[in-house]
Amino acid sequence: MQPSYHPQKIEREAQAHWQKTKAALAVEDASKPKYYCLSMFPYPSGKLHMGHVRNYTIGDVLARFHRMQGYNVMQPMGWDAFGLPAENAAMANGVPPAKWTYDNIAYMKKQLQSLGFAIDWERELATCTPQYYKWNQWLFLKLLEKGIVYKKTGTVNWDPVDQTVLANEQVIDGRGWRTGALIEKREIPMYYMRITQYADELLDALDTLPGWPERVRTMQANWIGRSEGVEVHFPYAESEGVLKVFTTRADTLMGATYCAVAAEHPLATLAAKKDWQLARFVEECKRGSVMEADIATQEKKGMPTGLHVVHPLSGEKLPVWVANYVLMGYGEGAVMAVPAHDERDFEFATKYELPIRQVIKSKSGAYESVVAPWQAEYAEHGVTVNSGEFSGLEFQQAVDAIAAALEKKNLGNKRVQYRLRDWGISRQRYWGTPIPIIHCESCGDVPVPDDQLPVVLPEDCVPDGSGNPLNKRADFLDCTCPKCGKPARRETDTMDTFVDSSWYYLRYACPDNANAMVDERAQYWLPVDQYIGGIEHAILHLLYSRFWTKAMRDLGLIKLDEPFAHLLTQGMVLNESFFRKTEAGRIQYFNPVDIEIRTDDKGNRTATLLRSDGQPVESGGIGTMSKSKNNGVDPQSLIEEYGADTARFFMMFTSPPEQTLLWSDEGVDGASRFLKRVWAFGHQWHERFINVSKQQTTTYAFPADIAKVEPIVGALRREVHTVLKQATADIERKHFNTVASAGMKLLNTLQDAGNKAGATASPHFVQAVHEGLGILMRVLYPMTPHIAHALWSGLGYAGEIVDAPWPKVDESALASDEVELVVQVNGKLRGHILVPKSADKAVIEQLALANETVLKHTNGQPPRKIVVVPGRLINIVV
RNA sequence: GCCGGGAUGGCGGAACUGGUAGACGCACGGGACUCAAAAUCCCGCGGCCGCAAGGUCGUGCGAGUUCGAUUCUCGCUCCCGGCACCA
Repeated sequence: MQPSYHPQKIEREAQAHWQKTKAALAVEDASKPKYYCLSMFPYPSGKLHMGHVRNYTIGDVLARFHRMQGYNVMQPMGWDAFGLPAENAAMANGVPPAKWTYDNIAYMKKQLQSLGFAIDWERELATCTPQYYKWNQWLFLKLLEKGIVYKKTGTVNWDPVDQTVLANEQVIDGRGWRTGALIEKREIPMYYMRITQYADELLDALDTLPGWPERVRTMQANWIGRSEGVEVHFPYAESEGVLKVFTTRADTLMGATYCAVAAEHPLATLAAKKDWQLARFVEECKRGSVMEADIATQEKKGMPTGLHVVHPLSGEKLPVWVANYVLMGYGEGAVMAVPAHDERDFEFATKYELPIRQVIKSKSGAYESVVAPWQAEYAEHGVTVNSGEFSGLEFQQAVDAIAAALEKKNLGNKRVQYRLRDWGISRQRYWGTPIPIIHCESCGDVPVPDDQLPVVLPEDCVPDGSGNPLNKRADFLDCTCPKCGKPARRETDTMDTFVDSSWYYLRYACPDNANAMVDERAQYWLPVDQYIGGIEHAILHLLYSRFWTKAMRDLGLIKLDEPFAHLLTQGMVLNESFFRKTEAGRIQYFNPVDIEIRTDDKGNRTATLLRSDGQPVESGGIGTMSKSKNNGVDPQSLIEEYGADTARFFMMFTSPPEQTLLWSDEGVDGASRFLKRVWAFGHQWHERFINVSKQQTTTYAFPADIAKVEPIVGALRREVHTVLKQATADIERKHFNTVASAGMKLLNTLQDAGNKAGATASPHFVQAVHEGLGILMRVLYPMTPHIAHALWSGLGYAGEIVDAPWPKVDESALASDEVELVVQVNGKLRGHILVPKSADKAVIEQLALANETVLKHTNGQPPRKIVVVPGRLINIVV
């Protein structure tokens, strides 16, 4: 054993050893419980960032820990390799997205390997390979046959200068990011997945996922947004037909004073034909953003259409307005407006001087009549008033009565509405899975036959920002119609990359199967037992994956209702940013590695200076690591300087996995210092362990009365096993930061005991240290596998640490016949008393009341009440 | 705007089911070693009052429930994630 810690050397050796012994290879084995541990696969953006390091370290800790517990573990890795950044890089550098992507994958794979993750690389996949996306295409066609995939028009951002569709991300303040041109909305035909058909199951099955965080389940439930209400039909006053609206507040129907439709609603289009001012307004509405956040925060604007509808129950004529706050994508694209009991309607009615009619009386007496300004109580359920025959009813009674009346007149009915919309998967972009459709002049849209799959994406295109380069590729476009054999043209739209990530976890079970999307091995490995990824995926990716699983199940491909049994959503990695304002008024950011922070003698910050010129910089606060703020820390330099174990240990120690993690150079130093101490301690005891048998790695024989005969041994073992007990509970509930501190406590304990025992250490004491160090190494192993591996074999413990079981707590080492109780007077801590473990309540009370400080604080008053919490505290109330 | 989450010393965080607030680490201060520095080791370290013993305040803000609240309830403030074409 080397006397000092050389992480680069021991990590290289450990990794080479594990590669040679195929330590991470996962093989189906029915004799053991399986554990499928999956981290969200990375987008190959160029190099790893700290978020990746954190994500995959969490996954690796769980994978290694479960192996220690006897599970047959599979931890795979792959690449979410299609997507927009590759096209952006192509535009910037002229490199084809394929080459850029494959180069990035090669580099990032090396980085992942240098971190020592126990990944079964034989299962590696990349979504941009024809072997993978063939099955996107195949399933797309199966779902098209079943009617789950269908075609309709959808709205996209159109850049009129580049003549191209832009992603939301590429629209900045309503303008194209490259051209600066005002963006228009455009309606184009697209393929959709009928996820709404599964809305009820996706919602109900959330209850079958106790392993998911409550907040994610709540977010998904709200996203699906099932609401029960009434569809109301308002007949057109000036023509045939009805305006359909959906409402959850049918009890307020008699208070409706106008209706409002979205700018895209047919009624708006119709009215705009006769009114140029309205036409201009409708155009203006269509110009705005397609993003919900923008629509919800923009100023509410509207214009009357001049058209009217008839109130289905009162027969009153109500005006129809076009309003920019009505969404075409939700419900019917039209709403009935009840200004007295809906905040948005109230605001709108006040602005445009539309009538406000109160039809609900406050039940709590919070208000008498609805008057400006708006009060939250106006929207609460209450008793109906001013509603003719429907007056005097409670909420549910009113809804029932009004729904029945509407149904009788054939002008409405109760129904369920979802907020969830169908999933549009067409993208007018190059670097994605080609949609396997052929357009034929005589046969229309023809699916590509199975035996012609995959439709291969040419890999040498270089997008230039003006439309999809596939449209310029005759060798891709030109084909023959599979039905009639005449010349035809291929579809050039590609699929949303969420399609790729909706089923990759199934493919890891059988990545080598060229003849089927999934096979029986998926049945063995699935569901994923533990899924780990960013909270930012709480809705879209996870919901699409759940939907996809159910769709595949219904095609008979798998027997699986839910893909992910347990979910851990890890927090983001943050860092402080530093900047200066240049003379031109621009903000220039400096990387934190180039900043010197000065502090006073209390540790408070006094100055932040740029090292190169010694001049001050300002703090831009704490935020996610990003290119724009230049506050990223490169994992590569960290690994090279400190080693993988330090990087991993720092990540686990600094924050609990679900919380944000604040980067700290000093924290990294601390982690490194700890590992050096671990190594030094191992080396220090190396010689003395020679006489301890290898058999004793897991079973140690101590005399039953060791604590009495050798108190120092008893005390050491009590400490070690107390910490182990805590560490075991913590790793099980995934509190890795306290598992890391348990490791530190173990080392402190062993070191203190060693210092006390000195050179006179007895054989039992050496054995207790041997036991404690073996426990320490196994507690650390999931987090810092390399140093644990090297010490384990270096110190002569039996076998390899990859095969070692998680240590067991020796309850007999914890035994003690006295407990310390906290004594409180009136809830305030006043002292501690030592009582025999067997002491009953009366004895404890007596001991406490006789306590000197208690007497002082009770001032001789008799206790009014005494609360005793066994094993914890006693509270005397006077 | 809507949905979800968070806030504890100078800093990251700990406190399992309402029971000793601040484990563990970082930073900082003092000391040892050294010609010196680094590294390492030892001690201290929430605020205020006090030589000390001890007292007192203290978990974003304001209320409430309780013998007892970081933990439960209600009302706020600020920060973060998502909002359907970033992944």
